[in-house]
Amino acid sequence: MARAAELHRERGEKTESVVTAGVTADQLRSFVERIERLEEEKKALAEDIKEVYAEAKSEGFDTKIMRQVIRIRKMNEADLQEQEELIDVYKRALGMLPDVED
Amino acid sequence: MARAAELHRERGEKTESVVTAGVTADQLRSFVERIERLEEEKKALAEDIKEVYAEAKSEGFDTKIMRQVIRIRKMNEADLQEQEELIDVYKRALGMLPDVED
Amino acid sequence: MARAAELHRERGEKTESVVTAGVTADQLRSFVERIERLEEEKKALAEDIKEVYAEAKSEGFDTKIMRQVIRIRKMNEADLQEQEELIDVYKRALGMLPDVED
Amino acid sequence: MARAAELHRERGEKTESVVTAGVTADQLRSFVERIERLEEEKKALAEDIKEVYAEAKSEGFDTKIMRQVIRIRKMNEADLQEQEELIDVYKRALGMLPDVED
DNA sequence: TAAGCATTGTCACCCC
DNA sequence: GGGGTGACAATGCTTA
Repeated sequence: MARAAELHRERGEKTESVVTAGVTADQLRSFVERIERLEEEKKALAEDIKEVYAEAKSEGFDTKIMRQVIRIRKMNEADLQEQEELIDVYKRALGMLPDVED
Repeated sequence: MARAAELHRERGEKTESVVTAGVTADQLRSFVERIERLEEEKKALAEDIKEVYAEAKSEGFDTKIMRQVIRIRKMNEADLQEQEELIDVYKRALGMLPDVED
Repeated sequence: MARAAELHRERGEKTESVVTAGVTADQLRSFVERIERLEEEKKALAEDIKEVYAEAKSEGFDTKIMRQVIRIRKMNEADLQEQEELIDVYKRALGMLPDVED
Repeated sequence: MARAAELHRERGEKTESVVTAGVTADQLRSFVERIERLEEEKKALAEDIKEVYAEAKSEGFDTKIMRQVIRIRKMNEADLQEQEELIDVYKRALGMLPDVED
């Protein structure tokens, strides 16, 4: 049984072990603190990104366009065209592509 | 004039300087690469966070509840209480709570 | 065999029937169009909802609170209470609430 | 003053008018009910869409691919290529497009 | 039942 | 400051 089940026990159930409950609370606290720490770092990075945009803007660049370019580069790299062929089959069936000769 | 203006010149305008344009492109490339690098790090952190939640889940913790608790911890205590009170006001107006005497 | 299988045939396979393929394409087109029509209606409703919120906001209501209250109204009363209790359990484990005697 | 402000009055403030408060509550209730009604309709449409997919699936179509096709059709129609030219300028600066002669 | 995916809602940023 | 837009998180559905 996962130890966290201890936290979820129905009221009125007998506590199995004070020690176990303590461990569980410590474990939960550890998870929460790890998450909160990671979120802080993530937030700091978001601020760094904002600063770079601000710097670019102060140099005269259009940040809106920059964002679009970055988004497009991301899409290209993700290369969503897996299953491309089957999609084409359906598109053809819908008249979205010219018919081909088999 | 900010050097980025070079990129925005109308077609047909005379290019002021090939050298200047090259510098501007380099500068833009630099900004974009810095941003993309920071975003990668940010994404990696997001994945780390997901992993911690997954680990907590495998230990039997309820991640939905964990998220709510973490959100609550983030909020200012005063704001939190004010929000709770306002919810009650609205509930009361909707007959979801018994009326109270002021 | 379901008729759609016609679309999935391997290249080089002999086409069973041009007539069948045409029917299948029509059928697919029909499905797609029905879905797109329904999605349009759904989108229109989403916009209506947004408008109601905007109107409420212009009358001075706090839409964030409204959203929370509506979410609460949607939830099963029992589930809601169970969730609240679980949040308290977690808060207590994290020292955000005083300990209680069982 | 927007009438909803009545609901938000600080504790201890004198109630301006019981009648006004009643009207405000009615108004809130009206907004909430309108929203809930619209959400029900929206939910019903979502179920209709699900049913169409289920029917298509039972005819042998691959619903995952269908979803992709529908998404692509939506994107095409949205025609995000506004500001396309300026984006090209930036892409060129980043070496994502071949250089052109002005 | 869990994991991935798709949608939906929330939040923050940006511009007006 | 407020409204609109876009990113992000979170929940619910689908499938394996």
